Amino acid sequence: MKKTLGTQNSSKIFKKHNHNACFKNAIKAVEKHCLENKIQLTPLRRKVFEFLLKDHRPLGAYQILDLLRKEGFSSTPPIAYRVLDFWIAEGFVHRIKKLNAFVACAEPGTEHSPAFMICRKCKKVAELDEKESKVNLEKTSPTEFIVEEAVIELIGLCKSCITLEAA
Amino acid sequence: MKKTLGTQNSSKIFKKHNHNACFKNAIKAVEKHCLENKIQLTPLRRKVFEFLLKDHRPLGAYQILDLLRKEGFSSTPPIAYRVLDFWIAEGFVHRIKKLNAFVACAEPGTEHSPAFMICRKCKKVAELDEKESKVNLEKTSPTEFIVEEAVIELIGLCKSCITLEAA
DNA sequence: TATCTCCATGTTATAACATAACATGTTCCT
DNA sequence: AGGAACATGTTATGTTATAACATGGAGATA
Repeated sequence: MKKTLGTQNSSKIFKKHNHNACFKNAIKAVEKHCLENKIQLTPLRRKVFEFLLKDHRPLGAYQILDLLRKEGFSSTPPIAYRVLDFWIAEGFVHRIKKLNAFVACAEPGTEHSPAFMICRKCKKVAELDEKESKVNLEKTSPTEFIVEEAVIELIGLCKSCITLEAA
Repeated sequence: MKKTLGTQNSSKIFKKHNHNACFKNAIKAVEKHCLENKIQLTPLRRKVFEFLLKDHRPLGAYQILDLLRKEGFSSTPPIAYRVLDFWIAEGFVHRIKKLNAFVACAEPGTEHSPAFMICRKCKKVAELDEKESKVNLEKTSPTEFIVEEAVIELIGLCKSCITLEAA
């Protein structure tokens, strides 16, 4: 089962897709997760997740705070950071160090540290699964260095933006 | 020419090595580089590079500022960030996003965006060359995403610390 | 050697990102 | 109803980074 870079989520995210369905699916997934794990899906948590889900673009904590303010929530920094930490712990959000920002997870529910492709033009971010990235590196020589966590963030141009640029 | 993870610099950095020689070599390399490119190797620039070279551990900008203060230099933030930007542009220093910190480069002189192995125990940082990391990823499917820059930072345990922990 | 230009460094102020510590309110269990 | 656990709110501050402008100093050249 050979995979090309970005076969699964990435190709979905970078291309036009039925985002309405994509969005609803993700919401359904969190609802299910919260129900099954007896975790409260509060209005605040739901809102923050929806913001991040909106268009596959990362948001900074302070951008999220602005959005929360508009919705009538409190908007002091800990509000955002706490909810983000919550979602990260649940595996539904990832932090993009390169951007000091956060994205909704494409394959949520399990804790993992995936790799990301960040399009510098359209700003969308897609996830690569671990098999294609981290493990690749780790396996090379397991005795030299034990990898416990990996930050892998590729900045460049997504397929759609390559096409546009070529045109 | 197959390489294992960390064969070159990493094994040097994570193991006991003649650091005195290592240090002097690096200094010699920058001196040569500056001379050849008619770039000023000023006391400030030299000092900052020496700090970073000292023990293969990353330093934050504000740590560097503290050290500069002790040496009688001005210590307002732009001083550090400017010199760091300078060294990064010259290819002699890299930024470690995960740590918000900076390290001296192991293979200086050419612009590149290498991968790093960060030992969470001894805090040393070693570089992997691009062949082992970025390119690995990029090659997988060149048409899906064009990689222009890569942030690859592996956090874990280096060989020395693995050994110590096993003992 | 005067002065011009380039570049390094210094200074002030502020922006952007993140967390600690404690207060209040809500849910849910028994 | 009482209490434990958890979610949110609040205040304050810590940490990292940059913008914009001022000064100083080295080397080129007329």
